[in-house]
Amino acid sequence: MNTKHRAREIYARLKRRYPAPAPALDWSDAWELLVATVLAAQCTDERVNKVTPVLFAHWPDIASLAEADVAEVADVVRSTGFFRNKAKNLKASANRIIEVYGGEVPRTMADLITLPGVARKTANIVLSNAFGVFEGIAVDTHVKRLAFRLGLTKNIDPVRIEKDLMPLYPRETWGEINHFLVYFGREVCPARSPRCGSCELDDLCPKHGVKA
DNA sequence: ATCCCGAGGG
DNA sequence: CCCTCTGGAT
Repeated sequence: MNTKHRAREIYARLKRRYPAPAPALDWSDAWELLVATVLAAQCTDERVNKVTPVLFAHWPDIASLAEADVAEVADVVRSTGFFRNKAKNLKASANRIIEVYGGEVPRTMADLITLPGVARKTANIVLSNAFGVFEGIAVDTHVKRLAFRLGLTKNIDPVRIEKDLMPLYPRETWGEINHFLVYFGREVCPARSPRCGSCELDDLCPKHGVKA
């Protein structure tokens, strides 16, 4: 079975497992999703969801965060880790959205990645989930790990993994690919001890890089 | 390649 | 103790 056929079969089985995947991060508009996704770097989404309500209670919109005291923002997002960088980047992003983009979160990859602290992964999440735009596939730690284990890529670099995955799937499914691999990664194929014995993808999986 | 960095699990 | 959590900038 070639890689493309395997890739499609993996999609089909995960689609069956996750008929309507619920979003992992809490958000109600593009800005909130952008903020939540930035905070999600090297942090569980569960913790992000505890922080964002406090953050948006203090600074409800882009304009207010653009005027915020960075130290106060840092204090609120402290528990998510990398808190100084995250606070500084979020304020600077809010500023740039006000100054350059008329107060609206931009809707293209090219514009989104000009925001400090926003690269392809975060941009892809915002584009696909908030705007229904699929310019690429968001490659995070879960997608990276599963794509490699499943033999859908031989690369480690997220940008190369994204280029390997894109031709395997129709564009309109690119958002689902991220959701499926993230959820399945958490539930069945975590970094430490993958549960290959009870995995419904086991017969499709070369188990690249999986320790015995 | 290295740094940023807290919190929870094993 | 070590590893991992929906990364990004230098």
